[in-house]
Amino acid sequence: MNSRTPSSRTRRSSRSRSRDTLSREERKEATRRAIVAAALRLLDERSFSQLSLREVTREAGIAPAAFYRHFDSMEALGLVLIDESFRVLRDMLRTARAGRLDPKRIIESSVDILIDGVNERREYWQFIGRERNSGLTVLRYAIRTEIRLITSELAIDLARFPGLTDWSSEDLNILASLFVNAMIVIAEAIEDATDQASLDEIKRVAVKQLRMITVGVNGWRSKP
Amino acid sequence: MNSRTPSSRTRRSSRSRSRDTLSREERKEATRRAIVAAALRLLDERSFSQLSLREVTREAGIAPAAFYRHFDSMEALGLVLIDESFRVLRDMLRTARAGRLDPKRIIESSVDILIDGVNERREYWQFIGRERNSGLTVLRYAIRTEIRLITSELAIDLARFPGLTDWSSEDLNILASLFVNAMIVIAEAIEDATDQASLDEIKRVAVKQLRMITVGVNGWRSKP
DNA sequence: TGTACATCAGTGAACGCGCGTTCACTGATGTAC
DNA sequence: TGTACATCAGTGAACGCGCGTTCACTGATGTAC
Repeated sequence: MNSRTPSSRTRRSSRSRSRDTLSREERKEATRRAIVAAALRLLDERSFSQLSLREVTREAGIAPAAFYRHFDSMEALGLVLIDESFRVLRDMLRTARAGRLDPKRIIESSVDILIDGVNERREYWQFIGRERNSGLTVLRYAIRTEIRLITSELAIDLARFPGLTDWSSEDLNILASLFVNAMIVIAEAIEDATDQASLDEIKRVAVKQLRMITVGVNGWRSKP
Repeated sequence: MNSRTPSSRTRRSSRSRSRDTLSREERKEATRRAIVAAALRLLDERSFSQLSLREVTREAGIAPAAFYRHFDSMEALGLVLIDESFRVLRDMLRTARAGRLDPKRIIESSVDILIDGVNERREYWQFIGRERNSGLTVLRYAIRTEIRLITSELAIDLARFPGLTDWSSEDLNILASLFVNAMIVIAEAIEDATDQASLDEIKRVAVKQLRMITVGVNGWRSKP
């Protein structure tokens, strides 16, 4: 398999392509992305189960039958959307962890990052929020699995926090899911927010709720 | 309007009805209830937007056209379902408040009541949980309004609790929504629970989470 | 009580529509020599 | 480089299906006298 080895022929053809055309493979990938993007655009106002294959192909600018060159079924497209959404979401969380936060303002900073992150990639959050409970069983389970994963990652992170080092792993998981649930609820609330004022209100409430939880945590004695 | 005044005629006819027939009005009401019950039955495995008018009438045992004698559209049926679901839910909460709980075991008791309540009327909780985020916009807003109502009722209740009497109403509302959110998450978790063991697990986690929150509340100083 | 008429919940056929899926096809891209 | 053939992403027509909605109807129930 030396298909990557450059030859005078492939080099020339790829040069001419870079001007006006793309390889067959590249065109296919572009269409695939167009389908995913079209679906995400339509999901702004509909839930996934309300989306028809024909609508998606219409929005993507291709014939209905072309869909099957890329996905076996709408369900398969849904799973790809979940995968992509959680990749974006995990990216956001990783960034949030990388930037070392001032421990004194850790809640404010976290809420800021969460709200900005949700705002920047609303489509993905909206999709996940909607499909988490309703719609197709397969999608629901895929989402819950991803959320469980994120929760246990957070639990591992929390274990290193001063004051939590002696907590049992079960208690850490319970605390983590308390935070993750709060995050989900906050993200859901942001969906409906149309102006800056309501966003600020959501932020204020979120900070207070998380503070109430953490104050509780300080008083909590975990029995390992 | 003395249609209720008994006459020898109506008395006789109603006596004969009680044996084998019902009045036209009673029959109509029975059909209406059959439609609502059929929808609720089908919603066990589908979300409302995946439900078709014809499916509902088929399940209810009537012709599709008969649906329109009772509801203008599926959306109207959806709103009736929300109304009924929240009536059931409010009943449950009222019962929970009426029985004075041992303050020492208030969280355990509340969680017990919640879990039993959700289990007894799974259909309603499932429906509300599914439609809360996805599906038809009209239903979503109706549900959020109801939840906001329940939250502020809880806030009023909380105001009377020792230790919370001097809290600002904003803080009480934030605390109330923390509890309501936890309730929703617990109810969602119960949906997936199939056996007693997983129910017990959910109960344990729920009790711990609510305890963490209340421990936090004890340390919280509300600034009015 | 008996009769004649009104009401109206439920019927069943019909409609046009958008759907998912299939299929043989086209024509541009890729490959072998 | 040029030619002959293979590949395959995308097409467009066709299909059968279940849908929501309409309509004139039926026949049991209700009402007036």
